[in-house]
Amino acid sequence: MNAPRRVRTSAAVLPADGRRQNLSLVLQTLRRLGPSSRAQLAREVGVTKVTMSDLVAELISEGRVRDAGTAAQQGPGKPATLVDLDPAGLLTVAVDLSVPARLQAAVVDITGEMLHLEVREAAVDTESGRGVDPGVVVELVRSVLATAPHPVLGIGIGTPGVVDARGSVRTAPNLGWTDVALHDLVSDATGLPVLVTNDSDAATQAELSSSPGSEDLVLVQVGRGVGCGIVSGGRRVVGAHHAAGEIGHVTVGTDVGEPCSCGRRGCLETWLSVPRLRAALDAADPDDVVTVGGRRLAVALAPLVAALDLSEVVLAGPPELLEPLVPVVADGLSERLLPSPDGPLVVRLATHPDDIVLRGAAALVLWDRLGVV
Amino acid sequence: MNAPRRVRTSAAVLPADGRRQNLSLVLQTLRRLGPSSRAQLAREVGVTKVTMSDLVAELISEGRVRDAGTAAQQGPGKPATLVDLDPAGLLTVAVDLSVPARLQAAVVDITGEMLHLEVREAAVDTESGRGVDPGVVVELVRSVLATAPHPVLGIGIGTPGVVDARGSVRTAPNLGWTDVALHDLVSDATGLPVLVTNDSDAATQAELSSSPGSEDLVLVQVGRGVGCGIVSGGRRVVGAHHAAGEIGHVTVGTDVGEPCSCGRRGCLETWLSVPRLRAALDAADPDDVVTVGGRRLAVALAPLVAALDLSEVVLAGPPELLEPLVPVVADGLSERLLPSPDGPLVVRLATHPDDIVLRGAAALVLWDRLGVV
DNA sequence: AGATTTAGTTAGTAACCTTTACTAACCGCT
DNA sequence: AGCGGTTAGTAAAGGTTACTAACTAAATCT
Repeated sequence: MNAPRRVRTSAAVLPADGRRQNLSLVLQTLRRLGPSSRAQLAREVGVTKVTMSDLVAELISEGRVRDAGTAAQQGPGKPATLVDLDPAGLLTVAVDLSVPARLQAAVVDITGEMLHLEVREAAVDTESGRGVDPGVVVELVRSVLATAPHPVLGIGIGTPGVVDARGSVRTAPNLGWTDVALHDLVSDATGLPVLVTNDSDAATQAELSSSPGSEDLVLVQVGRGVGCGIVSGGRRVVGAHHAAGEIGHVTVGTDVGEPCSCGRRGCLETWLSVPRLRAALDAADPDDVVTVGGRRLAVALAPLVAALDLSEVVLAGPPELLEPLVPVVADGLSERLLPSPDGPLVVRLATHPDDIVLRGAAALVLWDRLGVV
Repeated sequence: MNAPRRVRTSAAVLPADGRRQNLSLVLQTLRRLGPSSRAQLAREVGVTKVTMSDLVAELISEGRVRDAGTAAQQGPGKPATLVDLDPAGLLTVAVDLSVPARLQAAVVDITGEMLHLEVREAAVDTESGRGVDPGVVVELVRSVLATAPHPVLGIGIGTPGVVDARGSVRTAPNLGWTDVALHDLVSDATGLPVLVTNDSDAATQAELSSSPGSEDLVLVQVGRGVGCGIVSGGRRVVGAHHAAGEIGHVTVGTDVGEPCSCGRRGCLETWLSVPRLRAALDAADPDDVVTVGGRRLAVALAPLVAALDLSEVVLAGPPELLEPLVPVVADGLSERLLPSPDGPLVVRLATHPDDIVLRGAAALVLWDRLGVV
């Protein structure tokens, strides 16, 4: 993702690159199947038993995989000696900056378990005052890192705003940041690989990791504003300027709409946002706001779903606010799209919406460092 | 693409796979740089001179690359012996079914040169009568194939309608086809690799091949209806059901719109299509139709451009009809999107709109068989 | 008990790329 | 001329990777 990566569009493939890919495949397969024998892994990945023994031996020596006892007997033949992922060797630090007043970081293992979570509640004056001190993020990371029982693979950070290829935050109004070299700050402070991503993208990665069947989906994150992450063909879309998913300020509809903070009218965010939904919930009749917001979202998503032939639309955010939105968006989309012949479009809420950015940030590190999706 | 391909989501990478990838890289680099020395190729691809000599030798023995004389001297050192792509060993047959009344096929070489073009003008009664006989396509391919001066790599076919993973045309109303196993028909008749693709997708591949700088673009093909092809991160988007790009029947806008042949109202096709534009051109005041159609296209594209962070919108179709559309679409998009900080969105016509599907179908074969983009 | 089946290891081989060392061919300078 | 320096290309040897063939180990089936 960010810093230590090849810039070349295409590079020669050496046998060692193939080896790394195969090691990744073993880890992925173990995650999918759980404790497995070398022979089973060999069949699954498509190499011979000999090669698999060698691959597994390398992973064991690196501490990524460990012995997992003997399999219960079931049929003839020598009983299998199982191996499994070693959570101790697959730790990451994940950071969630998506709520500036409540910065979070955690040590996460390969199973998604949070070994240690820390929160910095900061009185951020987001409206007028100055923003969040990046030093707080560095301190938070250091503090969490100190609690890790084993070396970590890297640090994943999900932040609001646009993140460039070098891991700098171009603009993040909510944090009050402009051109903050977050990658370099954290990397220099820790000496570890650091991956900085947009928070919606991190959430998308989390969703992708937790439901590996879906390869074409959009995750819409509703918060202060609206952002989205897109997966097409199993890959996250990054975009020409690393700004994919920025749909909050797209004009939606052909009527005029209300004025937006960006200076134009009819942006998606003027119809749909957490503050707006929450205000409606307090008021007498929330249905109207939900219906209007949901339908506008459907209007914006329809061309996207059709053009990319997506199979899932996932909504992430406060579940109590988004839950009533689901049927509205589903209806709105089905009215605006030709029905798909191979199964209907699924509209649903995200699977663990509370720590979705944290889990996504952790998943990003695994994906970058080990190729594990 | 179609038939002879791995189904597995992920498979082990053998050293031989790396070799194939490297051979592809050599061909791609030759296409990018023109005649080159082995040493230059080695530096470019990132392997040693020794390996490059070996790779080139293999390509020469396969007839894909040929000796290209000696380089003009420029500086000290032994003058380079150049090698270049051998057009004779890189022939494909491309077929364009996008205009049912005018089926085309050609032998195309790596440079895009059409060595032999044949056309079947058929009086197709698209409205009521029965559709095009798939046998005509087979005969056309056979006829063109017979003129190829050397063995061809494969046959690429661009067809209207939705094409599934096995190369069958699910539905193509314009051709009067439902579930036509085009891949198998042509493959059985010729014994060659066959790639069947949607015509918009083929056109997109052509655009991608002719301007390799653009990695995030949408190509909108305006014909009888409207379709599009999307490239994200340098890859064509195929979609969950191989139906990406089908935007013709997305409802656009929040007003009602005119009834569409699909039974709903306000589809993009009701505002924008070649028949509609042509009729307007004949009438007194074409501006209105162009403006309305262009603006509607911008309404539909805006969420797509924002969400995917595209850098280019390319229009393909009759240039005289689409040329006035370009500024309308550009204006409509800039009104509806936040301006991109890294250079503006480019809206333009496709580079060779007449034989774009043919060139794309040829490019698809090269891409599939040799990995050459 | 012996055949069969499955897991895993050992030994040898083929493919791939690299490093090192070489020859060939050219320039520029004395 | 002749020599040093530079670049292109080839040859030989070595390391890595994954394969096949053949083995041992340990269970079930007959």
